[in-house]
Amino acid sequence: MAVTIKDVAKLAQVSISTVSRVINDSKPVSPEARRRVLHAIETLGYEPNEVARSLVTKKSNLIGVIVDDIGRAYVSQIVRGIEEIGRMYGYDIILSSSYGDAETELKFLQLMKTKQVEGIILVSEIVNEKVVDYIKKTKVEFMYLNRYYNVPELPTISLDNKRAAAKMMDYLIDLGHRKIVYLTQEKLDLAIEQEKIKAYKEAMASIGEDPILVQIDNYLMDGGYKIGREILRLKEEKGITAVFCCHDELAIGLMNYLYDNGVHVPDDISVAGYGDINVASIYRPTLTTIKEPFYDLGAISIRKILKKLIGEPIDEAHIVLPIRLIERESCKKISQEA
Amino acid sequence: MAVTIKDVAKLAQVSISTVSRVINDSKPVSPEARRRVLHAIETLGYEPNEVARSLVTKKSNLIGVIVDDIGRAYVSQIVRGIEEIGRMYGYDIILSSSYGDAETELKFLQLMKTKQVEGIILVSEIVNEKVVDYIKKTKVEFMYLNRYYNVPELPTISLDNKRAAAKMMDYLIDLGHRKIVYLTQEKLDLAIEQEKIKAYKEAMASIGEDPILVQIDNYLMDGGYKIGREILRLKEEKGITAVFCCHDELAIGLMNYLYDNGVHVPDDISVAGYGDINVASIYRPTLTTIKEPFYDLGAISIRKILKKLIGEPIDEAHIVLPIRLIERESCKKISQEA
DNA sequence: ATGAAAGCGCTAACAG
DNA sequence: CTGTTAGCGCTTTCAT
Repeated sequence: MAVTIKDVAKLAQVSISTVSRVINDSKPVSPEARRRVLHAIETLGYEPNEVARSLVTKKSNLIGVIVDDIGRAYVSQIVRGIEEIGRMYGYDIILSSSYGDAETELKFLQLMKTKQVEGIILVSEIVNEKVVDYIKKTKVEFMYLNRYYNVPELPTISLDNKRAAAKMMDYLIDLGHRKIVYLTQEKLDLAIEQEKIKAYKEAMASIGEDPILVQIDNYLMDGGYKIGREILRLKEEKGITAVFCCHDELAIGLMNYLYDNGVHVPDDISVAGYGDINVASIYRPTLTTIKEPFYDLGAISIRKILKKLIGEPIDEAHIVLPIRLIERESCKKISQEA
Repeated sequence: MAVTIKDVAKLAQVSISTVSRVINDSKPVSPEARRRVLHAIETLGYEPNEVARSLVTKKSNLIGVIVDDIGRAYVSQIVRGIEEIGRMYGYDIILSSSYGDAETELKFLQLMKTKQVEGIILVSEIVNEKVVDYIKKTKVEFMYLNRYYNVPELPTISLDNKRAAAKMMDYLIDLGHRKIVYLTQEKLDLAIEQEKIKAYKEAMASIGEDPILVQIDNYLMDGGYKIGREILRLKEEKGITAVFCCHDELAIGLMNYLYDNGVHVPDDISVAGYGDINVASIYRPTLTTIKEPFYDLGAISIRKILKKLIGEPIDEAHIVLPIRLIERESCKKISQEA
């Protein structure tokens, strides 16, 4: 059996209340008693039992974090932000991966409540009605992070994807491009992709060009590679000079195809991505892209929760984080209009 | 205040023991009583308080995981393995990142003990005497994972890096290469790098060649790029045909340099990596490399801990996981001896 | 400044 | 099968 507060009290010849007081520094204790207690703690190697403490104080100092898959890079960045800020406030995080299963998400939500977490952050890629319902009727501090959908019913923080897409378009247009393709994905119901498409169309309209939207069914590298042929055709037919891809993976896949077919990026055509995945800065040419601040997303989420927990004034209702354009090599100024 | 077991008992008109019994299914309960309890739980939305439960049962069902940095890809893979297996046994994990600080590691270790975790897995990149001491004198189930160092004093699982390096050398030699460079890093004290060097030297000796070891100070991409000149020189002078890099990042950096200087991989020279980072399968040419099974490392670690916890017979003392060679495009058969 | 005692929510004997 | 009771280890009144 581990050493308890009683053992310390006995050795120090004081009551357990006194021991508690020196541990928590909650009430004045005479120097002499304090000394004895400290000494007893030292010799016994006493470590307070947080479980018992939680039971009485009703503070677990635990934040539950349910993610889609911790193995995904952007998720681990979010978690990193959560963890680092949580730590500053003395909070630990308890982590679960749902692997995109709605039932699992709900199960974990409940499980975490039973563990008395003081707040829950859910990082999901699906919209889960049951979760929405559960959160509404339970009263834990909650934050919902979803990089694909906006769920206005839940407290969340979003990224300003529309403005990011607009920024990229401005950049491309500044570079002299006019015939710009936007490579998007099939699942058009993704709210956020919709916003990006809108920004793209508006930008094209602003320079009096018709949008050239190319849809693909697969938004991984493979999809980017396979659409290469079509892009080359468009280059011949319509004289396109730049391709803005809705995902970095797509851009890399496309550049692979271009490379394999002797087309040079950015000399023959410019390619822009979205996401700033790891490879983006490693691939040759390095990829001009949009960087989403996932670390900050996590950090701000937990900070909001923590502030509520400690009763600090809450900031504005809904935060929208700005997104950065990362200028690299894959996009280039156009010298002459084709 | 949340609804407790008492509320349920009252509504169901039974004692709290009976409620406890149906919750835990620990003792027979009459159908009628059970029905009433279940109904009461339902209407009240009762969720047991795990903290209170832990206090009496002395089972927290928590495993502490202290990692170097959850943002690193290999770390998140390990955590994924831990989490997924832990889940199967009903264990949650509580996660902390130490960012390589020895004091922090120790602090977290203690913190987790106070939270009554039943086991701790430490994923570190440093060797920390204090941790070793602490673990020795405390009696939590423990597992130490370090991809750079072997610390035989602590329970751990290692990867068979020596055999992996040997395997790669065999592969290269099978391809007809003889003048093979091993690109290693400066910090030679890294036990695991030592093993790889040994395997390399043995392989070279076995074909009667002198080892050609190139050391660099920076094992990131940048380092690989900068050493490119030297590699090209060796190619001219000694006719080397393959470079085995101790890290994928190095290999990618080197291939960048080669690409920038018009040298084709694998036609002009073969490049092999180590680690199978994400980029390895995306970069062109795709990188032939060694894949370390980090997911498995996590999975097996926690499984060992869990088995001890539930008193199952423990397997062999020290597990050494095999490592796979991933054959891709960056290494090629040599047609003629130069 | 300090101790006694109550109680956090729950499980586990112990009677019955 | 069921209720009563005694804690688990700790914080927190309430006296003193």
